[in-house]
Amino acid sequence: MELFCHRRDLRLADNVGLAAAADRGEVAGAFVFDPDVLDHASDVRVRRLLDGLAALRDDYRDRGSDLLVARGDPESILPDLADAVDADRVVWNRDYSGLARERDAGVRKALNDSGVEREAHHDAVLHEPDSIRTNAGDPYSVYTYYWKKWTDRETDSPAPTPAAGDLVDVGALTAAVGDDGAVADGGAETDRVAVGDLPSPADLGFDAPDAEVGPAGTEAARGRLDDFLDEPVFSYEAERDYPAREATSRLSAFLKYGEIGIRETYEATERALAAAQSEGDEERVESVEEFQQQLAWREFYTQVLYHNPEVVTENYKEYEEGIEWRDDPDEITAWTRGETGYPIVDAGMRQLREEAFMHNRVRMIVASFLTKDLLADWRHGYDHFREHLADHDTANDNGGWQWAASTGTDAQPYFRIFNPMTQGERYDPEAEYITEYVPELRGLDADLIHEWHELSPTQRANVAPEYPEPIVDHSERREEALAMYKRARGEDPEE
DNA sequence: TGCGACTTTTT
DNA sequence: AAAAGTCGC
Repeated sequence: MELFCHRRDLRLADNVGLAAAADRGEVAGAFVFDPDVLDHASDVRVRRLLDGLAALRDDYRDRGSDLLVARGDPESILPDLADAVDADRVVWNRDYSGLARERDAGVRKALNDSGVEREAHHDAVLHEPDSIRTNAGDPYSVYTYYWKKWTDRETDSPAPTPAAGDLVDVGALTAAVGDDGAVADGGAETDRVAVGDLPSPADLGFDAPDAEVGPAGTEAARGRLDDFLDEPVFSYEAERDYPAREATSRLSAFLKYGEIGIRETYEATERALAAAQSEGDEERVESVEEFQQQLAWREFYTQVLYHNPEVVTENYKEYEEGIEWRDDPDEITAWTRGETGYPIVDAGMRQLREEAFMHNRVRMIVASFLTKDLLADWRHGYDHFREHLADHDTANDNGGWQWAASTGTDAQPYFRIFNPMTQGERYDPEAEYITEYVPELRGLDADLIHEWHELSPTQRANVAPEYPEPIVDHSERREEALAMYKRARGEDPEE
């Protein structure tokens, strides 16, 4: 008997570690609520996690088994849990962030001390962080070269889904865990295990989020993938930047929680690619490749974080003199509330609060606005996204923020500053996205909305009295941002 | 080692 | 058209 520990892989299908364990004999699936991980969680992500776990548990139940739900420090609880269910090996899939690697090293040692075998698998990405390197043997810091190697490499097929007979029967799990849920033999007082019983957010010290977090679980993920690959993917390149068109995959949260496997996902895109190629339609082919590039970006940033765990808090690219952020607390608050007086920015920030999601193009716009119009440290934005995004992923969000702030690997140059009005006009010309999230502007002509910054205060008060005045002047702030970065580079801003 | 190339732009 | 700089071959 083996114990499989789910972490960011809340699925039975295409799960490399689980399949390996099932191939050897019976497996029991478990999830541990680690207090150290919960310390970094948020209302939104706890809700989303619990939804994913409920779906996973139901998938186990459909096969006559159940999910073991433990609470406590994995280092103390996993050896005891392995003992309680009589497992001789604990198996999991690798997680590549710094915190996760520290945790896993501790768990490895604890299991070793208890004489329990352990095994970690390569599952979360198609190509592991160490496996794609420059010809000189270094990790890549430029995406395009990374992509070339990533896309040329052979990929694994999806891992087989365990059959009902591979999973430990629910009756045996209940018998092993016992009535009180306390783990036997010297575990910490607070360590508890239940069979299929999930805690509520309140049990874990969290509130119900204000946002709707969206569907969870493998079935929902597969439905989403099928819908996307049925047609939208073939016009992805032309459509993806228009937030009102909802032309993106919306797979991010499913991938973050591992409710669908990357091999299964990629294989499905390969089928779409082959279909487009056989039609000989270049635009459709390029669109599928464009989407595959997004999967490669996910792995690019995974390997950036793996090789540079300090980027979570530090600039990847340090400026000689350091950046002196303006960090005005009132301006940052206006940004988080979606009250900047820049319609596309406010729409994005409000979508985030309402849906725990933001369209990718708009993420770039609000990130550029925070760093280069408000001159606020990207860490403020990263922290806010981490609290409110259901799909928050350390590697991707950190990579995105450092890209926007011109401090990252392959970041945009510091002088590349988005114009929030131009962006709104170009990517939401009819202001459909804007008015969906900014009710104060409903009923106005799109032209008027895109000219908001140019109207006089009197005009603004007349047409939309409830909507804020622009809190900054973009042209002025653009010059200030250029000067800020030049000083950080040790240059004279006057030149 | 010289050089082509570099996610998402702006004025 | 120009705003830099440097990565990777």
